Amino acid sequence: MIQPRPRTIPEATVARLAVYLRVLSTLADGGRSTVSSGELATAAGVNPAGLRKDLSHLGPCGVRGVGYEVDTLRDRIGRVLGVERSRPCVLVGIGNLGSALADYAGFGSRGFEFVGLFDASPARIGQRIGGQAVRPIDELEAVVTATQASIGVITTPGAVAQAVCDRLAAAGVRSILNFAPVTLATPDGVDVRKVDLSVELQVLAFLGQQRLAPAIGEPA
Amino acid sequence: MIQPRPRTIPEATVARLAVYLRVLSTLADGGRSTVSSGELATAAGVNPAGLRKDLSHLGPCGVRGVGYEVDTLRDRIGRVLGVERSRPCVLVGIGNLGSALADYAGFGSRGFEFVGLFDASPARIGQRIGGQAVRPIDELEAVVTATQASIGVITTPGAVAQAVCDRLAAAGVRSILNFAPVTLATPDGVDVRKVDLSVELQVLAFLGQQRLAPAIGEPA
DNA sequence: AACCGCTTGTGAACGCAGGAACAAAGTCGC
DNA sequence: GCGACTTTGTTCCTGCGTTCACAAGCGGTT
Repeated sequence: MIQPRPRTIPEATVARLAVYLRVLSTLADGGRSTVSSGELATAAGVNPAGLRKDLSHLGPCGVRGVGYEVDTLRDRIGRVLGVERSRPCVLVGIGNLGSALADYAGFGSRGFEFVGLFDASPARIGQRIGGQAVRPIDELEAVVTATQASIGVITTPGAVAQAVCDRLAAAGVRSILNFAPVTLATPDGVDVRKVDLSVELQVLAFLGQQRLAPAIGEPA
Repeated sequence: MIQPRPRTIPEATVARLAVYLRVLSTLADGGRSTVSSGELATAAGVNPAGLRKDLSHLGPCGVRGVGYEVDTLRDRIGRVLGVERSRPCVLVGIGNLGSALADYAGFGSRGFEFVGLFDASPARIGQRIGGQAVRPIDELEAVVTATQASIGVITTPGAVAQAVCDRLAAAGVRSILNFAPVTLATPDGVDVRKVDLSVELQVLAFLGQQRLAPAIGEPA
């Protein structure tokens, strides 16, 4: 009757839950039945206290003095993240990166299924990738409607990414993963996550050069 | 004489500076000479005040009442991020994703150059990608030493990622970009950034399902 | 030359995530 | 059956990042 579990789980926690889920799967494959928060935290690269706090969002799911049951915890996290049901995704832009993603087996095992691969180039249409044929971009709306795809992945050149994004949003896609090097504008109710590989490299480069700087800048 | 500029720029700010840099390049190509913080912020998808605070880490570089000079600001950010000098990178794991990255032209224009592509599979060795031949993994240490590569990119299967990471760190690589779905352990002084595509999708999926939940969970 | 509008740069408050410390609770040994 | 140990779940606190709001400064105009 009571609803003590707040509906809102911080986004940072959700991201870590996905990591825990993967570690737990590895442990389960290894035959482990229980884990302590300390061990899980080490494997996931986080602080033990933070891990327990993350897990507390799911309600009590450990045994004091023992730890967490691997199978139970894995199922619980999986249920919260919604891994049990397969989610249809569409992928637009079948270049090198798009092909790699379409062919990546890791998505299927985590509940994501590509139900449509689209490209504008006639040269790529009909090509088979990951057991699926590339379709012309014109069929995008029809496929989204027919499959009720809720997630769209954009791996097009930056110049057309916004146009693709607009079409996806208009067709009913509400979550977009953007690999194109542009910032997308979307209507309310549509989530965008951006993966920018150049930015990642530049941050790394800056941190690397900054690591040497203090020795020079601080003569005292 | 004074050193009012603190050497430490927040990591979140560095990531946004890279985004601003790209927007500024686009504006410069379009012939624009000045921009206001509001316009830049809109294009970058951030808050105008936050953008100004980010830029304040570089010292005063705008003109009140007018805005920022596009070329000047672009050069300034580029200098802080260290874009002017090319940075040698090595890439380990030439599968679909690795091939896509090796072939991506966007890196070269931003100061990153792959000086070595490595794989363990004999079938891939010698294959030419992006004008470069794939080398056997045994040559990793020699190439890192010879080229002074400071950045390593890991696109191997998860099972061997830690071993590759150890070898990179031992060879002197101090910045690692990890695409493998595992959490890497590294010695102090080595930075790791992780890009986990499955986690991104799972966060999107969770946000999407959470968007519908409140309407059900709150009957009042 | 003085005024006015516009934009930057900065100071302060708010909210959130992360980390450390502590109490509750369950198990193992005697 | 009882005590001590281990580990969870929670609470407090500190620090960072973000946002709002205002004063300072520059250009254009009269």
